[in-house]
Amino acid sequence: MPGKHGPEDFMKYRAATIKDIAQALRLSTSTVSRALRDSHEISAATKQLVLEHAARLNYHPNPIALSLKEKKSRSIGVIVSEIANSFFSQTINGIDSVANEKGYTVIISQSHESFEKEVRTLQYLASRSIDGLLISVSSATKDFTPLKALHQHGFPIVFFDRIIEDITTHKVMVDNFQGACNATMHLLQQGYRRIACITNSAHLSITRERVAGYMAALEKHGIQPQPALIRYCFHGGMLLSEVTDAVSQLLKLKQPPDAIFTTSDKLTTGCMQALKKAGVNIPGEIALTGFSNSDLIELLHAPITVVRQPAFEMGQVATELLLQLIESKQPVKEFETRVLQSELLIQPAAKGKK
Amino acid sequence: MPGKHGPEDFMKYRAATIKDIAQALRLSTSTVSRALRDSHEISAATKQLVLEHAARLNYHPNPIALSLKEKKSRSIGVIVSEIANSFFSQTINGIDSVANEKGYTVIISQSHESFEKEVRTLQYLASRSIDGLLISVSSATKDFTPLKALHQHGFPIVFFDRIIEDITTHKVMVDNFQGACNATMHLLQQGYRRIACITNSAHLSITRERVAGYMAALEKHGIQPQPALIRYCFHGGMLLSEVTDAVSQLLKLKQPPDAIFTTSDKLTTGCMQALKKAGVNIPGEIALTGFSNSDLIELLHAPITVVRQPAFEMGQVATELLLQLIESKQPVKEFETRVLQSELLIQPAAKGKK
DNA sequence: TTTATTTACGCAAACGTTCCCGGAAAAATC
DNA sequence: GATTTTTCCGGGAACGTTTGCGTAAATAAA
Repeated sequence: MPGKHGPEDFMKYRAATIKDIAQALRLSTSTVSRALRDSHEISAATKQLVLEHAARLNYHPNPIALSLKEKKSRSIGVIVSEIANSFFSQTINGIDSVANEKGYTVIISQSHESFEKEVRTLQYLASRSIDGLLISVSSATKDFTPLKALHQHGFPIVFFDRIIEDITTHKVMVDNFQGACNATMHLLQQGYRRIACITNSAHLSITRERVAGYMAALEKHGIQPQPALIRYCFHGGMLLSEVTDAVSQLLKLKQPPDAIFTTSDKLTTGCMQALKKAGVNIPGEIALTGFSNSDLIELLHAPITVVRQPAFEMGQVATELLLQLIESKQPVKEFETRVLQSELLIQPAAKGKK
Repeated sequence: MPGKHGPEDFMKYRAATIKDIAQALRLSTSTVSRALRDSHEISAATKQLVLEHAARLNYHPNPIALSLKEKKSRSIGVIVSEIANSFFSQTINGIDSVANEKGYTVIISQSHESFEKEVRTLQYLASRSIDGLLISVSSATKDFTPLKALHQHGFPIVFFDRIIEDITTHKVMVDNFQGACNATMHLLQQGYRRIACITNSAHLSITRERVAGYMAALEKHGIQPQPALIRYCFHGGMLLSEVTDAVSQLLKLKQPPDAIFTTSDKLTTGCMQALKKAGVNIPGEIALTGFSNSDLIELLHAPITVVRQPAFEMGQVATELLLQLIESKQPVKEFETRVLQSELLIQPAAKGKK
């Protein structure tokens, strides 16, 4: 508590260090350090002394000094499009749960579906010396060079949800094809035939896979997918206008759809806003089904069937893989792609066409 | 890129340091350091050389080494109950915006409305040598000693949303009394008379202030507040059962309420879930109004009037105050309590009683 | 030309740790 | 009692920076 040089008595609190203990006990810092780490080459008596004094001083090792020495910060970075998104906030909870348990700090950043923001965040995180990165790429990202550069330097990266196929590392996602297929099937089984699809930017892995699932379902019912019924939102619904436009385009069609399948959380709610604004009744005039992890779904004015992802688990798995990558002594050569199963949450209210 | 000791050719990428530049250019580290910082005591020629080589090596100063030297990490901690809450995720965006601009990293932690988790997180963050803390205390927190201890050590803390009056430091919140009063008034003006209140734990500042506002509104209309109509949720609605219980208690009353006022985001949606589960029509049988920052409000099956807080702005203001505290050379003696205004978002659909 | 000043750089300490090495005293062996 | 071994501890370098101080050479003033 007392400091040597207090010109003004304004002393920012200085935490106790090993030196303080050493001086007080007339020992060397090496001895104290070893005593604290319970080394065998320190006598029981000395250890006792050191431990007691450390407790009295409320000593805690300085993690920054440790990081400098060990060349690792015990922190990992996470980049998602936005935390306000239920899917991502649940994923983050999963990430948190395993990271904290292993003593890692997680630093969360948002790309807001912007490539520039993602790159800036990437550089920032890298410069903050994090030990590894968990990322779900932004909808606007079509240039992967910044990520590739990082990866080629041997920096540990694990992708989740939105994958980059080109980069060989661990990846975690759901069976997007199956999930989309199931959702579309569900609409088909209810009698809907002109099913539109509002989806993310075409560069995204989830877009490709989910659209493929959607098309496969249609074909299985002998329906030819129509390009005019598929609308891509480059900013992933980050701009509501994007979705509103997509919806009004669909409504303007000579043959408007009788159902819409949306491929992500933001798009699902965005689409619902757009339909409401357009005065279209759900599911009376147009049915709606899509990916969503919102827990407010059952409270919506039109309870819709949704594809729910095991977000928490996805976060856990991704983090386990990342830590495994970080802590590995050998260079990791074998990479896994974990595919989890999504779940179709059927809303009983929406059980028949018209 | 080449390392001295590569037993296996497995080299974790080693970032370039000042030493590397110094050796390559046959200069001392001090000269390089000064050149990079554009010191006046380095010749233009040398600077040029150093800058060029630094760029070639893609040199970036090691923030950990900096932190160790400067005794500050340029990172701040944030503790909220949960990021999945719209209010908090919006606040975090505000925090992010000013922190990033000033070159600070923000480390987000969730208390999940648990005191134990909050204390653990607190200790963890403090041990991670963050420069300051932004906190909205958990609903379960009635013992403030851990926070007080930290504060008395001179650790910079700014409270937002959920304040602790006892601790004198900067605070940012909305006019909770006014917000609650307005919301209750709104219900009264629509003709509701038996208005219940479902609120957070009684230890919370927002609980006291919002309940006071609620009661003031009632009294202004000559209605005597009834204790039986006020239900406290210790876990802030974190457990849905808490809210469900509160609602069913209210419904069981000889004279059940004709409206409910909820004092937070989680409680508002939780109450809606409970009412739906109980088969109670909103606003037909019971009207609902409460605090909420969810952007899905207008999509709910019963569009309800809500009190909306300027969450983003609150995050910004709190962060500005914290950084000001952190970067101040003099001990700060004068503390501010910024009170922002909330907004009553009236849903046209819910315009009359029954 | 001599002295005073400036310019431009290097040395070394410091931040808080850990850990290799070396060595004195104590204990064990002969 | 002399030697070897063990036990226990201190010195000092290293991690990557910044910075106070010292100083040679170059320039300016005398």
